[in-house]
Amino acid sequence: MARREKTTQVREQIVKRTDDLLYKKGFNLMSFTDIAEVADVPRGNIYYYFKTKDDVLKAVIEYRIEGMKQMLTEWETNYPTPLQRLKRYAQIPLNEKQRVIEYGCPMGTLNSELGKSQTSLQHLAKQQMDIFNNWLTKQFTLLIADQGSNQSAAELAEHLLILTQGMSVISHIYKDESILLREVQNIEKWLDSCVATV
Amino acid sequence: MARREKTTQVREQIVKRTDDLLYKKGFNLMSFTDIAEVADVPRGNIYYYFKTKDDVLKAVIEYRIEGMKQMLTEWETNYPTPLQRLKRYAQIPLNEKQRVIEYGCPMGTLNSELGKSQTSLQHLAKQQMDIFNNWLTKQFTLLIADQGSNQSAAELAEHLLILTQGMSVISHIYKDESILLREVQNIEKWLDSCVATV
DNA sequence: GTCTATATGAAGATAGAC
DNA sequence: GTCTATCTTCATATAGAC
Repeated sequence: MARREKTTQVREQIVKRTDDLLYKKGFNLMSFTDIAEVADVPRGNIYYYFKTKDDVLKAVIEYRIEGMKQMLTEWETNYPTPLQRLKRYAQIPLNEKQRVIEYGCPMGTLNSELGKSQTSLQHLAKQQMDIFNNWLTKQFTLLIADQGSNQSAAELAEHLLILTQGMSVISHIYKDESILLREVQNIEKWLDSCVATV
Repeated sequence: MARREKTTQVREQIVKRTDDLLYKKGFNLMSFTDIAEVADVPRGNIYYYFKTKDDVLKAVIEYRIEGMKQMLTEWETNYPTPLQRLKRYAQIPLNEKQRVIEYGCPMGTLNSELGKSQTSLQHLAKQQMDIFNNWLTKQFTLLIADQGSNQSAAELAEHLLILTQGMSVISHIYKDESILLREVQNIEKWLDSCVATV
């Protein structure tokens, strides 16, 4: 195997496994020792691939963003209507319910953590949210296209983000799956009503 | 001044000022050096009042809970109807908008932070949320008393918690006050509609 | 009760042998 | 490219003089 390929492969393994670790421990409690352990790479070796812990975070977020973009593109081919796509988005917390209950939303909790006196890192974490926000705005634009709605697509997208973040926070705190189920059903009704007001 | 009074006074000063510090830095990034600095007490001296950092957290949360209980009791005398009280609750993020934009919700962000592999501490943080949750449930019970509503008061309370947590998260990430304003108005309409369905 | 000095451990990061 | 040994810094926590 060529040298560059090997490097890329090990680097990818570190990033993939650190993604999960970051989610479960948070950024500040995640140490290089932890990273080395889950990545199955000698501790000092991580520094061959990443200069600093911030660099690791950056790589993990970029990896996450790649996955999100790919997922959203797939959805656009698999679900023909914006209503279906928006409902699919709202399903995420329910599909990931065990993890949401145990650790919260990976995107929201990271933003909350870094939002406290680590603004340069929070800016990185925000990029994840931007991906969803932009995509949701696009879907809502299509949804309410010829409906003189009194709310803009951007506002509707923000509202949907608020609902998914809120239910992740509360269901996480109360360790209660039924909250997710109920709230997702509410969201589906609300999305239907957005179309119905023609 | 009697010895016991002096101790209580210094202890209270540490707790009050650490409350703010905890909010702004989060638990894991808040060091004893920071605490000593904001409390204006020599570093090693904190240990006379608190054995561990966890003990400081416990005291701060107890202090917060006391303040919350007092506030809610005041509301019950100042606002005669449950509708007014619920609207007053929804106003909190708007009243605290600068701080919410900069640091998020003090209660929600603490829960999110401690919810990751620090479950014994998260249990403490959850107690804050319980205070609001129980009080909101009580208000919703009064609100929908004789209305055969299809949603229970507990579910409505959880939904309101979700909305306030969600808007805190999103407005914090996007540093956008207008989100708070818009969402609080939405909540007020929703609360009105809860009564209107008689 | 107050404060200083310090023990102890773990973190991020580096140097350099292999 | 890989891995070990180690540097430095800063954290929590303690001992003990005053």
